[in-house]
Formats: sequence, structure tokens, C-alpha cells
Amino acid sequence: AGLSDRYTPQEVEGRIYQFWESRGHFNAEDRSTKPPYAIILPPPNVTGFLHMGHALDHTIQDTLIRWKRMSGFNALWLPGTDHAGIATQNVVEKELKKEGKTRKDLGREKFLDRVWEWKKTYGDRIVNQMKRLGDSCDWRRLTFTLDENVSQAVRRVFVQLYRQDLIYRGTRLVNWCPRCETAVSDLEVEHIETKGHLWHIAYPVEGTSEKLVVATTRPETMLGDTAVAVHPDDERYSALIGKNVVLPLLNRKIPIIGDTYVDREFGSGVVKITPAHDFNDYQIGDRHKLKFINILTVSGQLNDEAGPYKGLSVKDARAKVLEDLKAQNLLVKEEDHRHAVGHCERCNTVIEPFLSKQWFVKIKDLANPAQRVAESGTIVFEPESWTKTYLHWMSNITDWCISRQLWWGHRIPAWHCQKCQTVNVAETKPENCEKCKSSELVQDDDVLDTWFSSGLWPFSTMGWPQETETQKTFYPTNVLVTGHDIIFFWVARMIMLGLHFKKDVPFRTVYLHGIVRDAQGRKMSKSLGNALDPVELIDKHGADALRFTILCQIASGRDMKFSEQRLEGYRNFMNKIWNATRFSLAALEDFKTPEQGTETLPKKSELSQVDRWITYRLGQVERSVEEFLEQYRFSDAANTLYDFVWHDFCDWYLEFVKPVIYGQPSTEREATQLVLAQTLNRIVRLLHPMVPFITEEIYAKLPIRNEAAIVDQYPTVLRDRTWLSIGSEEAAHEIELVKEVIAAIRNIRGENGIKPSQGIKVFLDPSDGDVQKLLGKNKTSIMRMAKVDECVIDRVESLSKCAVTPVVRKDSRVQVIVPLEGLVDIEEEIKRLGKAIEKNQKDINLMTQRLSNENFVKNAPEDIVAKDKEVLEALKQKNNNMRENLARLQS
RNA sequence: AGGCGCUUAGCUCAGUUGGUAGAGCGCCACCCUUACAAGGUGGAUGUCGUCGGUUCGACCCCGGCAGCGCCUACCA
Repeated sequence: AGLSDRYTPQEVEGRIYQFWESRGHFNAEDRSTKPPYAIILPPPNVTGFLHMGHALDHTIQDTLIRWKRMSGFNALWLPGTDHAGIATQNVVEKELKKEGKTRKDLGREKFLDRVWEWKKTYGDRIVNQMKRLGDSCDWRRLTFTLDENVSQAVRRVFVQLYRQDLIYRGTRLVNWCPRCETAVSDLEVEHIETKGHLWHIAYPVEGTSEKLVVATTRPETMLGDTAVAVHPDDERYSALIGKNVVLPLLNRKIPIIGDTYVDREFGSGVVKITPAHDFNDYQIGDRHKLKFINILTVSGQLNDEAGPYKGLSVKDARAKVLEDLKAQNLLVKEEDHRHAVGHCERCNTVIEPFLSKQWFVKIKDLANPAQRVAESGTIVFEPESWTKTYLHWMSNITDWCISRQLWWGHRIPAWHCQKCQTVNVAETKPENCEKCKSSELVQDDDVLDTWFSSGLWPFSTMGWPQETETQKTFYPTNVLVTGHDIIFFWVARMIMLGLHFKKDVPFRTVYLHGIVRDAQGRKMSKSLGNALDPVELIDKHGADALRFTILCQIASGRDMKFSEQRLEGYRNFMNKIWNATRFSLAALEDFKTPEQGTETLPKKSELSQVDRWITYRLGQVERSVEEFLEQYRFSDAANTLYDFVWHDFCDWYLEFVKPVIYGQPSTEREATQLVLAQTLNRIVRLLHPMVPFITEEIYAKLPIRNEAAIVDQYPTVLRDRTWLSIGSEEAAHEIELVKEVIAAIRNIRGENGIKPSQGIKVFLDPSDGDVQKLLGKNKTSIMRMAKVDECVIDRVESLSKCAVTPVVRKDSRVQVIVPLEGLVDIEEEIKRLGKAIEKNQKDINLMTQRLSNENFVKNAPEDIVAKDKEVLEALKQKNNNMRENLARLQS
């Protein structure tokens, strides 16, 4: 029908996507008689670009959504994009830096204009890239995390949590990025194993000549020391508790305290305590009511408290401190030391524990219910092993620092009274201070952690805090698909906040996938230069090939290695589908579209065994695919279809059918045409959720079809039972026998080096009349597919100088006999037979050994023993045949 | 330090109630056969990480060890 012999996705994909979109096929309805199915898209960063991680994430979701849509669900895939606070701010700051400016040069307002400008420029890009992948989102509902309705939800949540005493403000030690000049959460700190040093410093004990030696990896922090600690039971030092040491360099008197936190075995057993710059020391400082001396500025320089070191960077201060200590002979020892140093996840700057006033979510009360839903199975993790990780984190969770000293994000809805310092928390700016009624109110400068708004995503995108039909219909959603790297950042917080504000889980299943790595297993990164661009791959090979490659390679939750070579393999599969269609359409040129469409059955009497075989196989495939998809076993589903289409449908069915198609018109031919058309129709539908573009393109050309593949029904054994009823297991066995006969002839040809151009004569010696009839019916196919010139189906007496391969299947047996006289060197055939006998003998030995084991016969289940006996008999018979023939060849 | 995962063909991985080890890609040989050379046919390839246990029987179940990876973590 004028199709090109190569599938060219470039000509197809844009058009098809527009077709779907313009027909509204992606849209889900708030009110529908269909059962709901919903997935919330993890919103990509609006300034980012589509990467392989998205390709993986989205392919899974789109496959699920399309599958459910075709299965009769009111399927909603709700898309959105994320403002990604710190990440985006950093990108724009980098941009400014090129102009030699900082965000401070512009000021808050101007800087935010710049970010919005950036968002406008790059915002649509990610959406367009998603469309290139084929994402069938309901774009009418596209939401940005800074949209007004989301902001409203954010403010409502903040205020309510505050009123419920679940949000508080306090001065705490937090992780501070001196470059971003903001607090970050524990999760945003990346611990990198670093080669450092452990310096041993002597602190003179006041009024004695004694010195206590402390060890530290960060000597500059000594400027903020407010105590040294020893273990209270440590005989070496316990007497000193209560006395003071003189802090070198600053000559400050600080107490010696006892605390069981100290490990007597480590170093000298004495620890310097810097409550304002170390998380452990902070706790000790708290316990012992020590002074908290902050020695750093927000940008990580030393401040007034550092005396002579004021103004130095941490790095410079460290060097200077060490130099000065050395000069005073107080640096006792310096040793190499490997330890994990916290780095800012966004800009890789070393994180400093820093004392500052921040907003926190009191997390325990939120975490408990979130823990219970995972324990009870209300939320199921897939793979299941993540449940444990999640629960472990939940039970060790600490309060969440939600304020960021950034400009890009949701401004904290708190107003500080300039007169009485009261903090007024409200959804909108209050007129007057709630305490002193002053109107001098200034909004808090900070913005919220990006993940705060992300945590509300499942319901904020559905119109919350308003009551909406969307929520009634689609909340809780069915499945969340995301990478396991954000299980704590995002998944956990959605569960906590969803339970708290919606009184129900946000989703029932969490499907966690790994990350996409390069062919060598390295993480893809811009700096390594090994990052593949999915859009480029789509340009080159098509979205379907990319999607199918991903689906085939998903190994339950594990990282995946991706290579373009592999992709080309699956692109070839797309081409295979295309060409099978091309052939089929040509074969169906004179086919009359039946009125009952997919329900039209052929007359049983006109059906060939091949037709009943392929339909039987189709039924098996439909069953497997459904099971696999239900279990999120995407690679099994994809591979099942790959095998069926390529190996059953293309390699065998289409070849079997050719003689019929090319033959004279007949009712049998019509029946075969119907089966061909019906099978192709189902293949297209089965594949559609995975490879939507090519299947939609093909669908439009099918003689049997409905409106569009995307909204047609997904075939399952239940829904498709009428059609599948013509399949037959009996026929399947017969065809398998014929296939084996053909394979046997091909093997003889191949192994003996008989060229394809060389015609041969074949005798098929059947064990009984049924087999003879069966072979007769398939004679044309056998001759075609094995390249046989002459085929005799009959008893054969003389077997001299012949290659003989016995084919045994159930009760049916066929001797495949190829006379070799004058064709080949008999030696070759002797070699081939020898090889076959050897293999067969090995199997016989194994089986004999097992069956002669009394214990096996006694203990193994009867059916296993019986089956093995059968197998052994068949093997032996085959062996005899082959040996006889070998003897004849050698005589 | 704790937790989790992995180790099967050259590479990537299947192998779900324990019953003669599989696929794709790659490789070798032969073929431009009228859907497809992005194709067809045939072929080669494994002490299933290691040691032990359970069992008639172990890639599969149990334990030890080794190697790799990931996550969590306050040892100065």
C-alpha cells in the first residue's frame, strides 16, 4: 500500500502526536462512569532538559497510562513542572556570573524577574521534549509549582501546621552552604569521602603545666571552642573535670567537662567542643549549657569572634591556625585521615554546620502515620525491598528545616512585627500585628524548601484546598513512579503530608526505578561527557525504539546500562513491525473488511492449523502480557511481545501463510486473510502502550480497526475470548511438529554446507496416517521454507547415503530423510550425526543415571518420574535411529 | 560502622512455588529467496563468585567467605 521499506519515525511522530492531542485523547474527565486511574507526574525542573532519567521515568508512566486507558479506565496522567528553588537559582546565578554580576547586584526583585525570564524561555522546552517522548498527559491540567493555586495550598499547609504546633521557628545548628548562603536539609548534603588530616593540638590546663591533647579534622573551629570533654569514667582525666584549659591562640578559658559521648579509645580520649560548628558538639553544648560561639559569617568567612583571624576564609584560617600553633609548639601531631566531608549537593561547596534562625517542621507526629501505612501495606513499594529502607529512615527521622535563604521559591507566609517582634503567620498579609496591633509588618525574607511544595503535589495539583471533583475522582492516585534517589526527599514527604491533610495516602503503589547509566555502568553526567540526550536519540532512531529499549532493559528497581548499539537493535524491531505490516497489507489488498470488526470469526471448517496455532499463541501472549504488566514486569511484557511478533508471527506465521496468500482465491484463503488481519490488529493494540507512534501510524492503515489505537481496547484473554476461541492447542502441537521438520531439514543443509541455491529432495517418513495427513497439508510450506525441490511423504525403505533426523513430538514421529548422494562429502554428514549422537547420548546418560537412582524413583513426585521415563524413551529411540543411520553411512 | 543489593555465555540480563542452564546484542559460516540486508538460515560459547549444609536432586533454600555497588551514619 505504498509504504516505504523502512520505517521513518521522523515523518510520523509529530503528526501522530498532534492527532492524539487535537482529538483530546489524553484528557481524563473529572466525572466519568469509567473507573479512575491516576498517575501524578514527578514534575521535571522547568529550567532543565530532558535526560535519560526522564526517558525511563516517563516511558514507564506512559506505558501504564496508555495500558489502563485502553483497558477502560478514566486514565489521568497529571503533568507539572517544578520551580526547583535552589537548583534554578543557581543556574541563573551562574548566568549572571558570566556578566560579572551577582544576584545581590540586582537585588531581590530584579533577580526574580531574571529567573522568571529564564523560566519563560526554558519552561516550554521541557514540555515539548516530553511530547517528543510520546507522553500522553492531560496537558489541560499542566501545573507549575509556583502557580497561584499551588501557592495557596502551600500557604494553607504552612499556616495549618504552624497552628497545630507542627511548624516552629528556632535557632538551631543547620547545614549551611556558604556559597549559596542558605541552609540546606540533611538530605541535600552529599557526603564525600575525602583525604584529610587529623591534627593533634595541645590545650594547656589552667594553672598547671599539664596539657590536654585534642584531635580534630577542622583545627580552625577551635576558635569557637567553648569546652573540652573527656569521658567521666576515664581515670586519666576525670580529676580534671571542672577545671579549665586555656584555649590556645585566643587565650580564652574554657571548662573541662565530662560526657559519656567521648570515646576513650579514640585518639587521646579528649574532644574539643565547638557547639556552634559541629552537630555532636551542639548536643553536648546543649546538655552542658555551654556558650555557643559562632565564628563564621554567612559567606563562610571568619567573623569578629575569631579575633586575629577575622576576615579569612575557612581554608586560609585553617592554614594560619596551624602555622601559629606550630610556632607555639602546640601542634603535637599531624596524621593522614580519611573522612566523609559534607558538600552542597547543588554547588559542591563544603557545607558548614552553622547556627542560624530557621523554620522547622516537627516531624515525628507526621512520620508515625506515614510509617504505619507502609507497615500495613496500604502503600506498597515496588520492589518491595524499599519498604525497609523507607521505614528505617522514617523511624530515625529528624525535624525538617524548611526555610531557605534563597529568593526563588514560595515566600514564607510569616510577617514580623517591627515593633514588638511578634511573628504573625497567616495566609495573607495581616493588617496589624496580632499582639501589638502595629501595622509595621515585614514579611519573612526566607523561602520554603522546594520539597515543601512538592510534598503537596498529589493534592495541590488537584485544586486543594478547594474541594474539587478532581480530588474526589482521582485522589488517592494509583501509582507513583519515580527514582529511588528521591524516596526521602519527595515520596516520604508526600505520604506524610497527604495523610495529614487529605486523611488518605497519596498513592497506593510506589514504583521505584534505578538510574540510567552509560554502557560502562558509569553515571551519566555532563562533566564526564557521557550523557546521552534522549531527544537526540529520538531524532535519530525514533521515540518508540528508545521507549522499547528502556522497557526491555528495566530490571526491577536496578540501575540500567544503556548503549546506543542496543537501541539500534530495537530500532530494527520497529522496522520489523513496519515491514510485517507492509507485507500483511499487501496480502490483504483484496480483503473485504468484515462488518463485525474484531469480533468477526472465520468458519471453523475453513481454518488452517497454522491459523489456529497463531491464535493459540496469541492467547498465551495476551495472558502473559497482562500478568506482567499487572506486576510491573515491563521487560517481561516487552520481551514477550518482541518474541511473539518477531519469531512466531514474522518468522513462522507469515512464512506459512505465503503459499496461501499467493495462491488462488478460495474460502480457505479468505479465512487466512481474516486471521492475518485480526492478528495484526491485536499485535498493534498489544504493542501500543509501549511503542505508541508506530502502532498508531499502522493502526490507521489496518483493514480491521476502530477509531484509534490509543482509545481502542487492550486485548486480554477475557476481553478477547471470542476471537481466541478459534485457537487450538492441538493445532499448536501439529505446527510445532512441522516447524521441527523444517528445522531438521535446515539443519541438515546448514551443517552439510548445502548451498541455498542447491535444490534437494526430501523424504518424510511419518509414524502414522494422521502425521502423514498433517505433513501433506503443510507440504507446500515445508518445501518453501526448507528450500526443497521435491518432497515425498511416505514410508521409506532404503536409506543408504542419506541424512536422517528423527523428529519426535508426543506420539507423532517423522523421519526426515535427505539423500546426500552426489551432494556432499559423506564425511561431513558423519561428523554432523556424530555430534548429534554425542549430545543425545549425554542426555541419555543423565536421565539413565537419575532413573537408576532408587532414591529418586522412591522420593520424587510420580509425575516427574513418569515424565523423565517418557523423555528417556524418546531419547533412546532417537539414538537408535541415528546410530542405524550412522552405520549405513559408514558401510 | 550499620542496612540493602549484586556476582549465570565476550557484553547486558532472564531464570517466581528445587526437576536435563535461556534470551538479546556481539561472534563465525552461508545467503541480495518478490515484507524487511535495520533481513534470512545454520553454528560456537557456561566447573551459574567461593566454601560448606539441607535434599533423591540446588542457579534456585540455609550458613560462612570474597569481590563489586548503593543507601544511611556524629566517631572528634
